[in-house]
Amino acid sequence: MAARMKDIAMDLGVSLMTVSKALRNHSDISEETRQRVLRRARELNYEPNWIARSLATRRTFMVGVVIPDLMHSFFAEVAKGIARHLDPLGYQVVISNTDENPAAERRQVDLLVARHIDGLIIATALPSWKQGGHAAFESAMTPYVLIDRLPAGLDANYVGVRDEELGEMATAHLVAQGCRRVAHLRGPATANSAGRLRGYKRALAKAGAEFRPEYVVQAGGGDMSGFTAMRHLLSLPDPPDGAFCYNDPVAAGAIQAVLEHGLRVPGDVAIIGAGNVHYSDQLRVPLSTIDQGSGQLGEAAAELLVRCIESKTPVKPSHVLIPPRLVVRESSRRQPTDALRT
Amino acid sequence: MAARMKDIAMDLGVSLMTVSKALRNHSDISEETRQRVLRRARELNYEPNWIARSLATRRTFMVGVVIPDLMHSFFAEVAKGIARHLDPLGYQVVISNTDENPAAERRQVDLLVARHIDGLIIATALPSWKQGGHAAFESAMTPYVLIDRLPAGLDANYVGVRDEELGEMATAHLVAQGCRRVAHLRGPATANSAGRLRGYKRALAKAGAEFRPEYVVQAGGGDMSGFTAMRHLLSLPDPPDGAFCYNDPVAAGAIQAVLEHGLRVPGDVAIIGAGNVHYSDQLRVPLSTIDQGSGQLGEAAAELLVRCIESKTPVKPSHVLIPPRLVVRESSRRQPTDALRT
DNA sequence: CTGAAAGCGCTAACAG
DNA sequence: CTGTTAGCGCTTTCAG
Repeated sequence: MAARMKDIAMDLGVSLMTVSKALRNHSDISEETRQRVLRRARELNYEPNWIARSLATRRTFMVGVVIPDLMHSFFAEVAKGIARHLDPLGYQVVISNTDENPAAERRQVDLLVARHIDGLIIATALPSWKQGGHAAFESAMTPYVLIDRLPAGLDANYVGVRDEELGEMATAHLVAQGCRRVAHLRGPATANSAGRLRGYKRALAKAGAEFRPEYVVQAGGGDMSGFTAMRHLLSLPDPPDGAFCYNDPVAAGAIQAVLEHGLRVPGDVAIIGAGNVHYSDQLRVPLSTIDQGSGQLGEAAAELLVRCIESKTPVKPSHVLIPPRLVVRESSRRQPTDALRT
Repeated sequence: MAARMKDIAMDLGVSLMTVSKALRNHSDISEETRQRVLRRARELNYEPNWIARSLATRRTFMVGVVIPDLMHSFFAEVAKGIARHLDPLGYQVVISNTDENPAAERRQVDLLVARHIDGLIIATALPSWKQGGHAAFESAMTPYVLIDRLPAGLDANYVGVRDEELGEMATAHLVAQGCRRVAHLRGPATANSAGRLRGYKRALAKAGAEFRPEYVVQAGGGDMSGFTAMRHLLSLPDPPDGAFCYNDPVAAGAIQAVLEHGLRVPGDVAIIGAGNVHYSDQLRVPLSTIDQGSGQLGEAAAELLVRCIESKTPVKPSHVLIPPRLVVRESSRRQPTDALRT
């Protein structure tokens, strides 16, 4: 069986406490005793029992991460960013998938709280936080940070993307590439999607271009939604010559639709997505996109959470917004000279 | 603060034990008492403290999953498969990334063992298991299952892919499509890669085709390795007209190289990958591939692990191999009629 | 059917 | 510098 402090103590003829302190480099232990303890611990291959330690200290050094979908590379990157920050600090990251299911999210959160994780990072699938929220950790006073999605009217720690800026950046880029009729394949009815739409409108306004409602179509859903949406746009009497897509998968579908329609990308329709998923440069037409700084976002969330965990007094909620970054590839490049190439 | 059993007991004027038993549906509690306890627990929003329970029972209901890279969609899918099986059984899945780094893997495993997880699923980054292995859980008797990679000469629970069958299936498909000079962009020096290579050779032999050493080139490395490898093949005096690539990213690079060379896929060079990563159908040329059944693999591994955990007596190591599945898309389709379309 | 006693392995607080 | 006394919240005997 695994060695316990007790074993070391008995072997050395000292008290359990001496061992406990020596192992944790407590100051009030003589150097000699410490060495003896350390040596014996090594010999016995001693590893502290985290369960017991947690019970006594009320700290688990575990952080829960609740996300809608690990397969979505955005969340996978965020998760990696979180781990990158937390690992060196000695925290274990426990990831839970919810598959965008509010009930599953509730269950996962309850479980994590029952396990007494020190903090929680959540990309929530709950449309609204008000009716219910997560009673579990509200009452357990578990610190938490929301990421990516901020339910309306909730005052909480939040780390996200500057969606409006993102939308404006993407749209402005298309305009700068010479597009005169820029469409928008918008996402689902979320704050993020709304922000991007606002950015789109603002860019049009700034460019003195007309906003046409028929150029904004829904595409947030399944894998084919980008394809379908773009096909619809192409059937308009006056089809667009550029499209800002809610995310990269939608953009990929849109490209497919354009090509199948017998048109060229970017020649006839320039396209830009968002997310910079890692395969974007291997698509039929390498995809221009807006990088959301996912890894950075994860790190920022982790940092904020640790601040909350380690501060004795409750920290007042703060928002961190990661700036988007334009990544120009072939799908939008009409002008020979252009910005960053990646 | 969170409610404890003690609180419920005092409120109801019964003993702590009565509460404990009632909550766990122990048989020897009167129905009436049970109901009273259950009701009070609900009122107080009681959640059992898993830390305390674990300390007492020596069971954590946590399972560690150690993988080289969450961003690799293969492992993300495997992880989801694992969670899908374990979740309903009440186990928490704790995922750790190692970034293919043996030292990191050792650290993560030690940490997980110190947390007394009930079992471990590992896709190891250790080239050989013999010199060191993972002392931590060997001595802690923690049951474990290896996935995807089986270090040579190790007798352990293992769930993986039938690599040789995979290689043969891919190669045979290309031959069936009329390719006469099939190359192989092989992976790194691992057992998986070797198995696929063997399958490749076997398929050639069965087809009565000549094996040409110059047609096998290394490509397991970075993102560009498929591209580079294929460019090299195209520069041969007698370039191939088909290529079985170690995995989908390599295949994507290979396609790019062929196209940039001014040739067509599959017209001049037919290409097939392996892994069926979820964006394979959105590449420049939709990619034929061999599906490795990643989700299924994860579930199988979880199932096997649970068997080990829950059996009192040590289970003797067993191997489970998931059968590969051909997925034909455009990159290899030369014959009008063909097998499965996905 | 109910409960008292003992302990899981560790740590905080205080005495010596 | 070292050790003692009390738990952390729950479960496992074993008596009533």
